[in-house]
Amino acid sequence: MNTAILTQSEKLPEPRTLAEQAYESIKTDIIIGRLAQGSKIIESDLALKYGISRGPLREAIHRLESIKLVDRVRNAGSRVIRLDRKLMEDIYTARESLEGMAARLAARHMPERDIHSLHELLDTHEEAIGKTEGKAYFQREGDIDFHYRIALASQNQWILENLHGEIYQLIRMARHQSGQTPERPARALSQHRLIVTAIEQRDEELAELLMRRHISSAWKIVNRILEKNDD
Amino acid sequence: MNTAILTQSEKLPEPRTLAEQAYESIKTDIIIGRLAQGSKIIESDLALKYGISRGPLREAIHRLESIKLVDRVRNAGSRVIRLDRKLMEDIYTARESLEGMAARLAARHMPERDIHSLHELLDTHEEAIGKTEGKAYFQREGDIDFHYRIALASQNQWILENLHGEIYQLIRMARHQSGQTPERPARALSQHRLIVTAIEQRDEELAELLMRRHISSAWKIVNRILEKNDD
DNA sequence: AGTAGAAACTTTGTTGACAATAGTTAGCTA
DNA sequence: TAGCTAACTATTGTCAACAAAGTTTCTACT
Repeated sequence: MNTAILTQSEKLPEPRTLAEQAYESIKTDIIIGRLAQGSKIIESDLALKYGISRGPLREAIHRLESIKLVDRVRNAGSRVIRLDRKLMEDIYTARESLEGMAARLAARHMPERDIHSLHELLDTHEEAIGKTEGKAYFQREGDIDFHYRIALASQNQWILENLHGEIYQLIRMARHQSGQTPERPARALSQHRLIVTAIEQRDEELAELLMRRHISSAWKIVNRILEKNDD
Repeated sequence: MNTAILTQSEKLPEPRTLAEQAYESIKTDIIIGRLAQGSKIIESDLALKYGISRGPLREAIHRLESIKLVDRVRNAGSRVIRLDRKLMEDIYTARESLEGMAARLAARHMPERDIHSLHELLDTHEEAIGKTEGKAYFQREGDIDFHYRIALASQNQWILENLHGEIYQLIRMARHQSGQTPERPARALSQHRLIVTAIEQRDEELAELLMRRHISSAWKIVNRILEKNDD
């Protein structure tokens, strides 16, 4: 499978310092569940594991804390965050608000050619759904990629950073762990199409409204899965 | 002047570690402008100044970076952020979105007695405006206190943390530095009243709409001041 | 004089040792 | 045995020295 789409949203300036490398590694471990939710993070253990000293590792953990993937208590250590329903609800609510605004701004600012390329992305998704519905890629990273492009097009740095750097990470983590594919791909796709159309027509109001509905309905599905897991 | 209102929004669990203390000190210095915008932050200098070693001071700077009060470049050091118009516009736009949502949630969740106490807070503000219009306190911290209570009432942890811990700090910094009192207190107060009324009537839609308008109009005023300063 | 390159200096990144605090176990007393 | 206290252990917080990277200054060559 072509990974061009995936790498597009992962364009990092290549980690150099040990702290950055450790940060990326631990982040991945948390997201895919190699480090279990709620498990204690012991600095010296991890430092040993990565073959670095506690200094940079500490920095990595602090950064993870600021992304809210880790909870820290003074003098008592840090734990991997726990994705309970309240947390996910808060995240999805914040996301609805911010991405709604992002869609509005995208309708205002997005250049024609980026809109075109967004259509093409959705074409790719459509194709993929028709062909190999088992490959969950497009229902996961593909979906995030779409939303990431909207956030980019908002040209609002604060919104972009908070969605990309914080909220999407938590949603990824939730997808990797509790349920699997939270949305019917075909349904999500058609909602995506509608949003792009609104952006194309520069209808800010509609773009925001549709995006909020889209995320709200995604939350309802996720919520149902989480309720089931609560038993 | 009674500082009860101020301290209410500053209820911190008392900094204990050196890193936390340094974090608070530097944060204050940045917000009130003792550390100039864009000025370079040299770890060893600050460590000396506070009489601590570079370890905890480094942690403080990292935390300031995560709050976006400081910009850091790998191997090249960190600088105090620069409040240009684009940054402020992004912040206010994000704030409009998040606080609009917070007002909606407050209309859904806020207990009656908290609404009552919010009315009382506004009474205090009204009084203060009538008496000593020169005392800018209520136009600054008092305003933030109102917005903080709405964020609290949303019962959404993510929104609360991002408003309180990040956005309000930047707005405070802007108020302390560029212009002075960005809003006519009487006008702001009447808008605040309307918002509380909407919350009281559990009108989520209206509460969100009014809050968004309120912040949008605040931005217009701030923007005008910033434009003037740009010359 | 102007510029490339090297040396000296400044600043950040990393480390291992030590200090302080929280958590745990063991022993003592009622 | 229950409950308290005191030692002990595990873990985080702090420090000072060293390594690596970036920046500036000076010199040599054209």
